Amino acid sequence: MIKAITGTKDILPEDINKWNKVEAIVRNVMNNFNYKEIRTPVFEETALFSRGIGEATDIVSKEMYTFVDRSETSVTLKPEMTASVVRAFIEHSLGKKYGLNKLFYISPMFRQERPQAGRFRQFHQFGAEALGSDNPMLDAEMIITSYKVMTELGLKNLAVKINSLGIPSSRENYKKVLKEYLSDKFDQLSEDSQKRFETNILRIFDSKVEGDQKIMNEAPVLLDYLDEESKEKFEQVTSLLDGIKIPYEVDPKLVRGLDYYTHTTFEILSGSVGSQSALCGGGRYNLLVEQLGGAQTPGVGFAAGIERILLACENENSLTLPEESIDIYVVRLDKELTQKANEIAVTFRNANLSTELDYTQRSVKAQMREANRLNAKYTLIIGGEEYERGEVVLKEMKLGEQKIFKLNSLPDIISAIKSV
RNA sequence: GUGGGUGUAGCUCAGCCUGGUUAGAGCGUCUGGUUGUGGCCCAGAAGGUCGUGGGUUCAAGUCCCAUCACUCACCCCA
Repeated sequence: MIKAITGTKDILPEDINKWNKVEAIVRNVMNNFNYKEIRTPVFEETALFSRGIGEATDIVSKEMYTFVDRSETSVTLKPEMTASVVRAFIEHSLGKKYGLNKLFYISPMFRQERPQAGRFRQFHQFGAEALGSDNPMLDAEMIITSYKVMTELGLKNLAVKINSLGIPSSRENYKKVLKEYLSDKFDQLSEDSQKRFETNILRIFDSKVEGDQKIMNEAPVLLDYLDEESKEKFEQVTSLLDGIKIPYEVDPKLVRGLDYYTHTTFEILSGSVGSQSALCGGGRYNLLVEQLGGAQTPGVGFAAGIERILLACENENSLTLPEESIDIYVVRLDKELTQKANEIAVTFRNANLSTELDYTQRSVKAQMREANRLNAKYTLIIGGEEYERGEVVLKEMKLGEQKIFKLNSLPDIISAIKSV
């Protein structure tokens, strides 16, 4: 039996309403904040991601779905969306058309990692990017909008963490300080963290090993080494959040894996999912556009994982979905009436009523059972003596009441159903 | 890439430890409970190469090995 590729999932009809609800809320929130939807191809030239995300990151060095196509071009299924959005921004000169571009997306992403709770090889993100302004209002807006989506989905067990990575020069200075602090404690670090000491020292803060955490709790903190302007910007972001009463926690240990971040970084974590608890992550990237060959353009954005959000919703039982139902089920008493039943059903459907009927010549009892199973509000029963008199029976399922209508008065039936 | 757990009907699982005649339950599905009517109830039916391959044994769903898949955690991230 051929099965779905490891780490990919079918979204079945029984699940689709949850997805549609999340997407509807995302579109609504982003629309209220005047973000415009953008869609980019699922695959790009590999160089876009290796340059944009950073050659040394895990995503680029070991997680990308990369293949050479028939024209010998190395292409990659997008592992995240920011690089693609920035590429489109540059390619279509959006920066010249509008001073500020506020964009959002909902899209599948691909990373070849080992799947676990809340982590898949094809997963879905929604996110936003604001290109063309360095104003901290937009940094705050990233948190406000993503947090808003989650609270509208009824999520409670959330934590917003925020930090600033400043500008590259202060970060480099700080790395030296950190390196010095850790150099005499190197032997006490875990094996993984010893590797990180060389590859990306900041990420030792992420370590879940208790010994590492002890050491890092005492470590000097990047926030103390920021330049004045970065500090000021950071304060503006937090005071904007204070103004809107979004609860957050400054976490000097929050470092993020992608190379392109400058200044603000943030995450929204859920306590209701497994160990992959980051529902959303983002930050400012003032150097990325230039790095990808565009004009110097500040940017800020976020990405949120829809599967993780849905997992949190399920664990918190926060999603209320409307009960599924159809308007009317057309029952026929004998199979000679198949054509008539079909005509009536089409008439209802053309009148914008959701209508179903039997396709397997089943008994009346079976048809009624089916109508009940589909949660039909009404059944229309055709056949027998009434039909010979030119009449049909309309049954309201919840009450069990039946009324007789003339067969040629379907419009009356339609308006009767619609008026309820 | 590393480690743990689990693979028996469409779904959730029992049976495995202490091998032994036709492999079970609940839910779901289908049919029926009198001529043309759902939900509740009752009856019946369909549906399983016991993940796959090998081994031990007179005998394997049950024991052993391998393999694959799923799953959780590390790593990393959404």
